[in-house]
Amino acid sequence: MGKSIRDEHPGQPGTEPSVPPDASHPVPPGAEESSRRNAYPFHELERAARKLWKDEALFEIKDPMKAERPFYCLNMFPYPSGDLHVGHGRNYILGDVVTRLKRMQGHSVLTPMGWDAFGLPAENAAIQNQIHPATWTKKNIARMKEQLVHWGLAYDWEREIASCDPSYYKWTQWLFLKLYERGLAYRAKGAVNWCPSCNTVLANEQVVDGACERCGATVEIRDLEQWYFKITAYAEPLLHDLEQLVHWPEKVRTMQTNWIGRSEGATIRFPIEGSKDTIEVFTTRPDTLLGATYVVLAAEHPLVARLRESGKLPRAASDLVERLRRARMENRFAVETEKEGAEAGIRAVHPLTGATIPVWIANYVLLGYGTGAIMAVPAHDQRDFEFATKYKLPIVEVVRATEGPAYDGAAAYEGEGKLVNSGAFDGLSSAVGKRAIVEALAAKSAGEARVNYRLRDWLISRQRYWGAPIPMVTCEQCGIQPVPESELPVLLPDQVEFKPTGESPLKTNETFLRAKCPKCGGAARRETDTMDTFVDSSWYFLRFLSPKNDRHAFDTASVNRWLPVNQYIGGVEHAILHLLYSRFIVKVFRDMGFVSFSEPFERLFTQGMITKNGIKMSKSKKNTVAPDDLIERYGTDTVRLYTLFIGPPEKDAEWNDRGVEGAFRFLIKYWKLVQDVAAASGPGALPLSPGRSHSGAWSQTGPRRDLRRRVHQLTSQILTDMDRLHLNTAVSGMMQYVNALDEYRDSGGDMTAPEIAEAMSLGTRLLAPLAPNTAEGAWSRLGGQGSIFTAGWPTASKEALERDTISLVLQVNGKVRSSIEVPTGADKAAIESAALADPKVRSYAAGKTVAQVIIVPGRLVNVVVR
RNA sequence: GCGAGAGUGGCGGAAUUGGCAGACGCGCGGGACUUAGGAUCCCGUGAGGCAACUCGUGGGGGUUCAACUCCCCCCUCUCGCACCA
Repeated sequence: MGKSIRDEHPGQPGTEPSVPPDASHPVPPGAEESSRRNAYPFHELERAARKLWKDEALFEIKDPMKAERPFYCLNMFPYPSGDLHVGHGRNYILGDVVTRLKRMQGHSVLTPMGWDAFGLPAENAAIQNQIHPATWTKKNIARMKEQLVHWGLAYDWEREIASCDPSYYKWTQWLFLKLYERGLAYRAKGAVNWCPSCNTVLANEQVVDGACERCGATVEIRDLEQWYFKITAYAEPLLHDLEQLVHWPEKVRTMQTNWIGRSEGATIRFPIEGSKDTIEVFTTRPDTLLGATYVVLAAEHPLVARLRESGKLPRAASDLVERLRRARMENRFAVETEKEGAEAGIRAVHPLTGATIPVWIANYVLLGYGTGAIMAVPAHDQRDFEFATKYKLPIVEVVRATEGPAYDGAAAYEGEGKLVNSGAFDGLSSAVGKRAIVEALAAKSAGEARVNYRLRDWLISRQRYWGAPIPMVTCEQCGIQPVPESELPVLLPDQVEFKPTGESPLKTNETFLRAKCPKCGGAARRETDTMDTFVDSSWYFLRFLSPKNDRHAFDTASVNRWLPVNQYIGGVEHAILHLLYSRFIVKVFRDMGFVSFSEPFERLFTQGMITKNGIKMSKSKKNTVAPDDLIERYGTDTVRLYTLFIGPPEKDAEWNDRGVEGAFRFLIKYWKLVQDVAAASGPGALPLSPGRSHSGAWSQTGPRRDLRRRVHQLTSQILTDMDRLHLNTAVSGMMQYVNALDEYRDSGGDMTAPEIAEAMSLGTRLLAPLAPNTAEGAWSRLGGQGSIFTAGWPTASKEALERDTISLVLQVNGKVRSSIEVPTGADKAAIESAALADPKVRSYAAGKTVAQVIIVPGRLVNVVVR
């Protein structure tokens, strides 16, 4: 996965990663630095907290079948590119907040981490720097793990996996064999996307604007025999089940819907005059069939090749095909605004009228969609209209709008209406006409209703080394044969030549190549292509339940207990690729009886990226902010709080080094407060256990009462914010919390009051998911028992929120002029008279009549005067 | 071109079902403490105005007692799709 990370090497894949020297610190550490550090000893707190969590194994799941109230929180596992910056950190911090929140709410939380460790950058590093991909990858994993640990993130490292490990890719190969058994993995020859820079084929999903999504090179089209996964067999369930993913961002669901691209229509066959061949077309508008005045083939259509080979293709058409072929070799997706075509030299027979119509070859028909051929209805399709106009082809109106503009000869009318010029079908509505015409075609075996999808099968072969070998062999006698499960894994050999030749480096290792045919025992050659790394990541979330199991890819009972993943967190760049593939694989496994659920991810959260100087943070842009020195200077909780505070987690946000100071100041203030409270009450003297009540001792009036009300208001707000992952406002709530307590203290409030003890108990627990190290230290300093993460999640008290009087805003004609204090239970009449008695209101009402008094209970009074 | 989202102080951003616009933080201004301050604390900080007050959430209309929020038109930006038959 980690496309965002790979993205950092555009045009220069495989650059050896290095720690970017971040010179952006506004202030060098000085003397005041150490005094602040003494006031808030964050490093000490981090060490103590980390030790406690490890000793107590708070975030480890020992037995998945026994853990209670399972909650699976997963961050998309990263590609180990070598170094993390604060932009990556946002992703992991969000997951960590959810993990700790759910833990405090009483769940057993599974929070694993692993490495999407196969992929091109490692291999490119091998080519450029003579480092073996395995060495490079391991080094990067070590570095990134160190950073994640440094960040203090709560992962169950006992479950760590790496997709490049034979104990993992053995099961990726097993997955391939299962799909092969079921007829869902197949080998086929066809036009494929070829990246000349990465020297490999690409899936349709990996081609963005005609360029390789990884390196940006323009993609070429090549005719190759490759392995595919038949994802199209699952087009309908993949589309339909999107409806049940109500906790996914609407945007991602829309993108998947569009990618699958379902359209209803019909296939219609046009026989070729004087030949046994027919041209099959797909249309969503069979109602316009009587308006079809010609047929168009894509230049790459197989029939065109046949005509060409048999010498029947006219010269002009042959030239066009050749020109388009060359153009598309260079750039398939160059926008060809000008429609171009040539006659194919054959005529098609209209399946209903029997009339013969010309067949054209044109650049505006795509091989990759539908059947690669269309019936052209120029009166009702703008593209056909433009083409027919240019080449003076007949235009016949067959649908007339019942109201509004109809076909006027200036542009196509693409709406629906009543059929005209359509013989027996005249007068029918488009909807009825569609059915009638499809029935008429079916009666003649000339067509039928059909649902077409834009989705293509998933091309999984890669001509590269650093991936899971496809577990197949080719025997001279028996043909292509699967490697038996018992012989897995097909190990990736260490000794190969890393040269970007366009063929798999595995071809250079003779020992690897030689294999035995599993069927006849004779000599066979191994498949040398490896699998797309998206195959690795399409099932890793299942492996985390039993990462060390050497007999099964995953444990059915435990995955059924823990999945779907309750909260999945990652970048929106995976909206199609990874998320669609994973959904597909899970559905296949469900149909094979391996899992009992249909969707892998219940809730999906796509975090926004962090920008610096207005652009995405990335190594190639040299605008990354490394977390390490920030953590050294301010502590991990400061970096974490600022990252959360920067803005709504789902939106992009601009990093500001000065902003970190604000989070730091807040934690210093909070820590001072903790010290003051502990000093006032004596260490460990505070009654912090959640069940213990103070109700008898609450002050009913004055600053203590006000403080308690404020504390519970904020508690209530923060609880809601946390549940909704409005973490920026949750942090702001915590800041207000500390401000309120500081104000109380600075105005001479009694620091031994039970309201203070309660506030610290609630506030510290609320802070725990946001600033875990600091909150953990505070908890023990204040006398809390055990880890704060086992102390339970707070609730706000209704009784504490009650008040005797409430303040109402007073408006005159909708503008705020004053406010009044009224008893909580005051009726409307009392409020109205109080409002009208207000001197401000009276001055505005002087000389005018009060037309209306609007009272919004608990909020405001609006006096309307004229 | 189609689809989705967004537009609020100098900046990041707040604002249940329409109900005090600018919470919280950064920055900035002033003050205190200081040999010093880039630490800490206090006060101020949307614009205009001495003030009363007026204006103000991309622009223009509308609905409403009341609009950042709802409706119509337009502008700008971001993302996705893009000759999809």
